[in-house]
Amino acid sequence: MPDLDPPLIAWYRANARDLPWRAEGFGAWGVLVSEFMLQQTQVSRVIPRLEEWLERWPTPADLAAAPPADAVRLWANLGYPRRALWLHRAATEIRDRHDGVVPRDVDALLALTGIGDYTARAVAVFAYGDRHPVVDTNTRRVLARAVDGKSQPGAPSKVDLASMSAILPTDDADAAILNAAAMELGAVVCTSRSPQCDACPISHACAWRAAGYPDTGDDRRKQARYEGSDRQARGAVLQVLRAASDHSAPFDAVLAEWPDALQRARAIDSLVRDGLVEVTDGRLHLPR
DNA sequence: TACTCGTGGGT
DNA sequence: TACCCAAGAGT
Repeated sequence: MPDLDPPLIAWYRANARDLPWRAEGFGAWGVLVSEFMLQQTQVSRVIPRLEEWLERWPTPADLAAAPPADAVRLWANLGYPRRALWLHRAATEIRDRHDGVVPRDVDALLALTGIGDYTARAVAVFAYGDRHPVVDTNTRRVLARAVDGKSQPGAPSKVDLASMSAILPTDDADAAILNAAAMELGAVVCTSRSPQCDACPISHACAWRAAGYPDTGDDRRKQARYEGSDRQARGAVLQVLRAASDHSAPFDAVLAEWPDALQRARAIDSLVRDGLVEVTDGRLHLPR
């Protein structure tokens, strides 16, 4: 559907947000850290944490040299703290396997801890300017609507990469911009709940609009309730340890008055399994 | 494939 | 006010 590209690219050039990782010369390490943080966390929450991280750990080797506990603590309230641990591991792998340089090859990126189909291609495209399809949830929604005429995308799959490849310009730089433009459109105009079709540069070519905005339903499964969940318990444990001056607290003192003792135990066990918490001498602490 | 994994902004 | 959902990845 090549008639989507020119208006989308023009719109992006005129309307793209001025985000830190889009600055000229931001660097592959900065892009990589930003992509880790942006995995399921909103842009507005990432920006302040990202600046803090890059100031403290300007290179992969700097992060690799720090104890994982520092990474988990500086991750603060970004959520999914396993990402902090995985980013630390990825930094170690970059130091050990790639001489401290963020790899450019997609397969090499995919081999790093915490990097999947999206992040690997985002780094190769946005940091190094190579030509690959970059598909996140925003792009999937834009394609579902504009191309497939559906209100929401189905479950993620490898087909998404092929769909984006099919409309990718030949030129590397144009391809990179289209990747970014599709994401940007989904993030600020073609949003999940209240799309601003009046402001959309490709509304004239949108299959969903042409079909009269049918509600095709949503294949995605709903998020589990957070209140009262194990995730909430895990988060509470880590909040305590992050706030402790030495990253540790007596085992029995952590969540002592949590309403569900079984759930408390389950949360601590799973955190230990994940490597986010360690138990030493009757104390819980972040991984050293 | 389906499930799990935090935290908070937007409506 | 509840609920949706967010630049996903690993198992």
